[in-house]
Amino acid sequence: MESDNESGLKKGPWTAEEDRILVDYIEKNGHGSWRALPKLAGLNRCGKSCRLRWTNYLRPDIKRGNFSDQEQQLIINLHAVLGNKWSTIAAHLPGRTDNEIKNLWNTHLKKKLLQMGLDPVTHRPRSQQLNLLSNLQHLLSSLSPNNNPNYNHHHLDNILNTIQTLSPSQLAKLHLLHNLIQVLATASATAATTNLLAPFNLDALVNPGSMMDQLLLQEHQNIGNFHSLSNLSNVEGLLHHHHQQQQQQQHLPVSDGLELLKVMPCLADPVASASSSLPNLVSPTPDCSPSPSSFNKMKDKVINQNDGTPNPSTSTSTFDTLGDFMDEQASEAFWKHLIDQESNQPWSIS
DNA sequence: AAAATCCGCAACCGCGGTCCC
DNA sequence: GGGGACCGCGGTTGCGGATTT
Repeated sequence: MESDNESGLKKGPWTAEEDRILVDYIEKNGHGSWRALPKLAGLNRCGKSCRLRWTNYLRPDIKRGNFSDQEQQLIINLHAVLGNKWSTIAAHLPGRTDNEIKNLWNTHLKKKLLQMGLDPVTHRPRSQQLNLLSNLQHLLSSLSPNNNPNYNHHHLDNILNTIQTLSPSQLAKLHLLHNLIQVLATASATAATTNLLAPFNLDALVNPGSMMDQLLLQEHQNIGNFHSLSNLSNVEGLLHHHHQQQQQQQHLPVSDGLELLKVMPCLADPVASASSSLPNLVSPTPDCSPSPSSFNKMKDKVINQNDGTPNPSTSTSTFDTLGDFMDEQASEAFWKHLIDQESNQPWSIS
């Protein structure tokens, strides 16, 4: 593409000679004003084209060659936090340009995440974004034995109490709970939720006086509603305390929580969760993409109520595909009404 | 072997922010 | 404060090589 545009300046691919002229000039004089540079250097290009050529290709500190696995992982991690802030991401990878990273993302990494079942925008399992209502109905009906008089869907800690009445096979349904917890706490959009869940020990869940028992008791006493689950540091503190107690009483090494991961890898790995042998929570309806509005408000309230600090990642992507049906109705009564309507079996409220 | 299609990447474009007069 | 010049960013385009039909 050698044709000139109306201003007479050349566009399109750079020749080796043009590259040489540009490099020679900048090495001797610096680039100074990009706008003035082409005239001073004797190039028939616009300043913008020169700047782009230099920063993306000719700069001496440009790193050539394929991206390493470590670099790719770093880009994915940074993108999860920063989004399409390519220049900011590039600042963390010496020798790589924003353009190069952007191209890598659009050609490789985006597909990679999709193949892993993750949404390339939110970095979360795609199924979570499809239909929260269906998720909740499925979850709660799975966890709610009809003959359990203590069932109270208003409070997630009551749901957790219910878990202790479940048979081992029903405990498999915990992975549904994990999905709910993710929905509620995912505003952090970080590994925090995963880190919170990782130390849970499945064996302990079914034993009276277990870690979960104490956890639930303390949580119930301290706060008494499901919002407490968003206080990750609080729960982590309780878990840590419990581990210390266990160590003292049983002279056992502190568990790193890996036991549960062996049984239920979905708790620590959203990808594994998405591909779990358990049935999918929702049917894929990817084109249903209503606005986040009031659910985001509720989510922000849930996440921020303990320290009042807005989480920067709460305001955008994670819930952008959730439903308008939450509008102005994100209350406990609303949930009860909604679930009652959706379920053949009315909820038994104690 | 040739045509069609896919894919990667360099380069361009438009816009918003900052600086300076 | 306003307006123009300049810069840098993110999105998009289109060329050319690779792959598929």
